[in-house]
Amino acid sequence: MPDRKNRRPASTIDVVLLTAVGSQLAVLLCRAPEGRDKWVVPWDSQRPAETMEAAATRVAKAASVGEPAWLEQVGAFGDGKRHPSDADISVAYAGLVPMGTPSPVGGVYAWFTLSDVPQLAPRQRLLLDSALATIRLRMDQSPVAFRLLPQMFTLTELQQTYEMLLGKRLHKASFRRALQAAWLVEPTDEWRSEGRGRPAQLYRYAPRKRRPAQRGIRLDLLSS
Amino acid sequence: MPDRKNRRPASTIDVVLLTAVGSQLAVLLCRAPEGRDKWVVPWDSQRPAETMEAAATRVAKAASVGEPAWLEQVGAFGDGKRHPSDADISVAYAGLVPMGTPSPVGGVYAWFTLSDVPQLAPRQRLLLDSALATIRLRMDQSPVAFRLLPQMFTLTELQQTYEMLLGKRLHKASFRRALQAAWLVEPTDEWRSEGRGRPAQLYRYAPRKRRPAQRGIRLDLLSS
DNA sequence: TGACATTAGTCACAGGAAGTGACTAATTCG
DNA sequence: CGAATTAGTCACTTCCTGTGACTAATGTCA
Repeated sequence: MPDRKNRRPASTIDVVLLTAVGSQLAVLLCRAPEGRDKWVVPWDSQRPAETMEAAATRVAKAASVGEPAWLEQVGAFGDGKRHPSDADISVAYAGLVPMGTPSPVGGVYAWFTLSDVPQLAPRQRLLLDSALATIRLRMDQSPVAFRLLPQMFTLTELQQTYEMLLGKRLHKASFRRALQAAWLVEPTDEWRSEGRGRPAQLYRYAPRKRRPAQRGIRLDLLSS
Repeated sequence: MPDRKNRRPASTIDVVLLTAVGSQLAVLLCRAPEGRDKWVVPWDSQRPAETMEAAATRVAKAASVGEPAWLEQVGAFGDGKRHPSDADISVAYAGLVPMGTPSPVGGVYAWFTLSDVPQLAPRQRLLLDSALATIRLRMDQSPVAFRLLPQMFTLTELQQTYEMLLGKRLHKASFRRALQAAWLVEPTDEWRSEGRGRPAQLYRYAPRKRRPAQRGIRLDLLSS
């Protein structure tokens, strides 16, 4: 929870925590002290002798969701846009929390699906969008999707997670073929019956040593 | 040039300017006021009512290389590592300058190829490495390579630029095939004779509207 | 109990993209 | 004029991806 000090801080650490709620991404917001229906991205100012990442972890823990499964700096934001703290600069972190993590108690924090995010201070809105863009970028370079799932999961769940992050449907056979080529998961002995239909085998994230050969010249430089 | 104020700033803007020297990447450093052989990444503190990006552009211009052809924020750095300014936080920017830009005058600034970079303050060394990593990441998503070349260039020069950034050799036919599929360049009417051998046609960067369809599930999640 | 719906998992083929070597083209040098 | 050198293209092979159809294992319901 933001420690609202009286003095205006030089900089803040803002943490955008994301999880999956149903088939949508959701972000954790904190109720602002003033105003019932005002919400803010959790933030605090850095303490002496504390690294920025440590501060971000502390802010995430204060939201009582435990340590995030993944945390990465998004960047520094300022440029005249308003922030709850009035600080000149806000350093944003993006964090991932496994789906199913219980919603924090007390009504101070709450998960908002992306389409339901209320109005935020301009700088925090920018923060949030950049954090999402960063996550989507990291998708192809870092096992981000696994951080949204529990330790064991079905391949269908994994595919749905990828579809949520990519924002498009994937073909089952293609997805599994790519997964096999990437040596990212290994099967366990357990199976899960989801009501109707054939039970699914559970897998765990277990990346193997990779062939360093990244082939293909991809000049798929997109828009921009 | 860093304005060395007496008061210790809360944060600084550090600019890592890169160009191509021969077939290697080079970074622009500034001679430190104290000590003949000490060098620093150009930095300054942000001025009131100035955006961070504007400050970064100003620092780049002060190095008398004109406005960089590309500029992007890398992130915020701090975490106890020393910085020439003693500031808590340094926000790093990476910038690209076309090759052949004249080396700044006065002996205050100089280009260093990556293997010749002298010892820097720990935080600035980290800054620099992160800036390089960012550039290499952006390669596939942004037409970074073109920012290192003059407006008109031969396809061999473009290929050599890509090879420098990727750190590996590319096959001529594959490279050109990918380039054609990407609709990134268009030929001009001019040719350049480089001494011996057949003259090469000059091209210019002219991205066309792209099919938005990015195919392929690439789970080439690397190391990390 | 047996047909059907539902979900998991696999296969095989077609089409397209990337790796590669060899080829032609145009110039300089001797 | 011929050799050397660099630019540019072609064609063949191999591999990767899109896709639909198939089998497998469960629950549901008549």
